[in-house]
Amino acid sequence: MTEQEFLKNYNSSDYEKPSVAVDIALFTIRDNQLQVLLKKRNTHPFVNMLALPATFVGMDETLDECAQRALYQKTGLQNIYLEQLYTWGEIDRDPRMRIISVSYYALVPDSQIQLSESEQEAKFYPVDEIKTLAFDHEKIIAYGRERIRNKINYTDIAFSLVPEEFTLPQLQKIYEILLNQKLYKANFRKKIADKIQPTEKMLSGNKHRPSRIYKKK
Amino acid sequence: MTEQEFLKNYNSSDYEKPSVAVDIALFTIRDNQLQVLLKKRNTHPFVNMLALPATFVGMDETLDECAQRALYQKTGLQNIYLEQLYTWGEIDRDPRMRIISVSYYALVPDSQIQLSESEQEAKFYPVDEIKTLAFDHEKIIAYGRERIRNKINYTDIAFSLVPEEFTLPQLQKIYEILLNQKLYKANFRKKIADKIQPTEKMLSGNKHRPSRIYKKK
DNA sequence: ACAAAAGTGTTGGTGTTACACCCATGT
DNA sequence: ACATGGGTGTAACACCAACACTTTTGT
Repeated sequence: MTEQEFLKNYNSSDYEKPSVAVDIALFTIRDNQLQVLLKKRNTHPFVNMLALPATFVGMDETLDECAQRALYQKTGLQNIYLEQLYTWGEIDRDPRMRIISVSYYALVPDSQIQLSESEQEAKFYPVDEIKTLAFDHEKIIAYGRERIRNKINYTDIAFSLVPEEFTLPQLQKIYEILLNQKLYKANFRKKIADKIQPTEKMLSGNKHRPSRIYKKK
Repeated sequence: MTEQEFLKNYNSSDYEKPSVAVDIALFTIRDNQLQVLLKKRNTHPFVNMLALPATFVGMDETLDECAQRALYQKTGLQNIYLEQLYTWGEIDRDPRMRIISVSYYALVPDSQIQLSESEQEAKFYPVDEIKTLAFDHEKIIAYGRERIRNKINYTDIAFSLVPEEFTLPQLQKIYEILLNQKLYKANFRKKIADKIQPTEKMLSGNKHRPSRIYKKK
């Protein structure tokens, strides 16, 4: 049998298949808290509970494309850097049927996000105030948080939570929230010194010394 | 509509679904080389080419269970620590149909492996001598190698490539192969000093000073 | 003048890199 | 005796935690 013949006779529907979905954990920092995008479900299962934005994987899109589409449809955001987190395959994740979920996460600066205020839309919720979520979405968020906490130390991901121009106290606050600990000012500055570029601008208006505005190098 | 009614009417076969498979990259060190388990394919597509052990995900098993099963069926190995690597979702990964692959990797000491020598069986091949593999399996191996290279520095995974009792020169060799660089003997020993336990045994027989045998702490 | 936060310098400790040297074995 | 690789000590350097101090603003 040639490969052509083989492929012609192959019928993939001979086997029962799980469904495949993508779940998105979109994080931001707002009001000095780590927040994550959630949407109230309007269908069963878990009606009226909060859940991560999600969608089934289409036959004509890669996983990355699917993640981008899900995010765009839920928020209008485009060209966000999404990174794959983990793939969840517990059998009873979803009471409807077997669904395997490929999770992604992303970080976006608060300032960049313009969500409509309607009840139907997805909204940000502080991760520390989240109670019960639909499916295993709490686990996904915890896993994403963990990943961020690790990556912040050897990558530049913290910068993706900050606008193009920022002050060092602002940036330090981001680190402190993600790491969940206070940092020494002087040490923090030494550590990120080679990643930033000073501008001529200063941010004043507070009743103390103005802080210099920086850009990412 | 109640949740019960909803679930009863829900028919998951209304949508076309991708297939889901698990690919296993099982690494060992043999003949002072990093080697990976491969099996010659005896069906289309990619007949007669080498590929990672793989299997489709059954409806009644989790991804982790599926990975354990695939490894057991191919090698007889059981209770190996398998870690999820990445999930691959390119559309044309497989010419038959859309297959999403969840990849896993594991490390096993050479001494622990007893594979039958038949042509049908999976065998180890040095990763540096691998040419073309079926599907995107070269990418998976490269990704696994990268993960190992990172994890070796902040975890104990290197110990899973070594038998229960080992000498420090043996262990150092493992590190050097995984990291692909020569290490200073004295520095290496300081780094792992808190992870090992000396025994009373020595390994002699070579024409130089015998080396002490250690166990993992 | 003072409060408040921005911004910088210094110190001690810890870990890493590189090298030099000693030790025990088989031939 | 000597070659070979096992095993240890140390100095130089880089890195990091902790703290003290100076600077610039608004009131």
